[in-house]
Amino acid sequence: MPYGSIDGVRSAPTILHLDMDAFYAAAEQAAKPSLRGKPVVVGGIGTRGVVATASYEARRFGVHSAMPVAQARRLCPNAAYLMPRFALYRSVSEQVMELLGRLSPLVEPLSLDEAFVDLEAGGVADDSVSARRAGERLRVDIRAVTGLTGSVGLAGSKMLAKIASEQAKPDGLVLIEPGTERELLGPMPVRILPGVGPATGEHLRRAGMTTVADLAEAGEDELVRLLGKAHGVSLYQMALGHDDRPVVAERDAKSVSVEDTFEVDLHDRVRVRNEVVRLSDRCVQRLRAAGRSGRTVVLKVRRYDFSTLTRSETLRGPTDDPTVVREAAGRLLESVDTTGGVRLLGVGVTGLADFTQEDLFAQAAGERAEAAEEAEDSEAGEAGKAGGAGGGGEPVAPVPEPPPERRWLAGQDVRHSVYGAGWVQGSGVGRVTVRFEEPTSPPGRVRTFKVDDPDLVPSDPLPLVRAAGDQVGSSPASRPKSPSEAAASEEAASGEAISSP
DNA sequence: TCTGGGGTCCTAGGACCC
DNA sequence: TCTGGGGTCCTAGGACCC
Repeated sequence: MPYGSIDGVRSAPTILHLDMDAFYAAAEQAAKPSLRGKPVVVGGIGTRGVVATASYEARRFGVHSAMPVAQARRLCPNAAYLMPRFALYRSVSEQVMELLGRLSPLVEPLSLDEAFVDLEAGGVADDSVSARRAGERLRVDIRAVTGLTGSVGLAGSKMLAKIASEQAKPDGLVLIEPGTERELLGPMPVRILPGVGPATGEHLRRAGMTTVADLAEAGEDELVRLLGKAHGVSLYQMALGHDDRPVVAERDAKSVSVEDTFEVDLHDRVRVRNEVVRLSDRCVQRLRAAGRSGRTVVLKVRRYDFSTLTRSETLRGPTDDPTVVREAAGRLLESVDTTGGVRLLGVGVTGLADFTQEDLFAQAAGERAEAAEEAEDSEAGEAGKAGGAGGGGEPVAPVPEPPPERRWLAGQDVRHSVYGAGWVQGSGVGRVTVRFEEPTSPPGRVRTFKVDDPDLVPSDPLPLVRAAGDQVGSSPASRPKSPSEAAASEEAASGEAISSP
């Protein structure tokens, strides 16, 4: 047993959990001076979008994550509604993770804005005083480097560190002294425990358990009976404040998937097939970019009534061949009834193996032969019907991308040859409204252009913080661009069609 | 109010093998 | 002639997290 660990909790609060405050919205406010102190909602842009992050100003109106944007607009019509800009969030995230890496080799990112750090393993803390010092300094560094605030939780276990950071929000630090966890947890609602969501919470409530103390009192057997083996056992341990899960630095992804919700339900079967082909290709692109291959292809279909089903097929060996994935997904689609309309389609690959540059042609040919054989074996009469993407032996025709329609999206960075850097505030009826300001400028003015004004081009995010000493700033957004770099990235950005189903 | 997109883990039944 | 138990793989669905 590692020293200092009793009962599934360390004797010193040396596990740190960092959670950036309203991350996406805060990054947008940092990038757009006119939005500071104002309600900002980042989320899906279409009519079926949901809120990814609401700024604290917007939360006062009742807006929160996962809420349909349509509902958020009713609650808070005056907020700025912006599309997410993951390139920006990723570059800020890299800066933050770099700071965490200075504290310890054991950093476990949970998402772009959240991570666990094992301070003891990094040798920067071995008791409450040193842990608090490290946490406070981290918060100062994060603000200096990114211009954003993060909240820090410190405790003897992951679970408690996470609960602590939640309590610290926004812009705070909470340290839970080992030994105090049970009295602290006892009165809290069961929903604060990781793994207790709406369904489990309701289940427990019907059984008369609303607080963590209720769970500890119920006992392990009762929880297992109620929730099943794995869930029951782990929940009981959590309720006692026991959690000895280690901080794990890097974990390989176990699946890769892409999905699209359509603005309007799809009814045309040919269109559905084409979308499955496009999703297959996107999925394979991501798979290849990760240097992986996978053995099981999964098709996901959400129907008009929100009922969701998945179909999967396991191949003989791992693949990263777009044709193989297209054809498998196509076959799976043939087994799904889509009458009534399709709201969402998804294609994923699981059973990932490290990529090996094997004989992909042989692989593809083998799978095709197999498929053809199956088609012949089962229903000879069906063969004629299975045209298009899901068909048997014929090669799959490439599906053309939709025309490169130029849509100006709210929040998007742009540059005007006369007025300089700005962002799209809105567009419609052939016009686009741009506010000209930058992260380090005062709030700027608005101007309106025709949507096809040649002087207006998309551009990349600018650094949120003026590069000072620039020891940390090695990521794209934190580094000033040379004019040539800027021009090159502008071109790249405008060449990329905005994907909208 | 009308529900995103990317993941993880667990359960349960059936096939198949020993 | 009727009846085993265990282990692994595959498939489908569901809960949960950010």
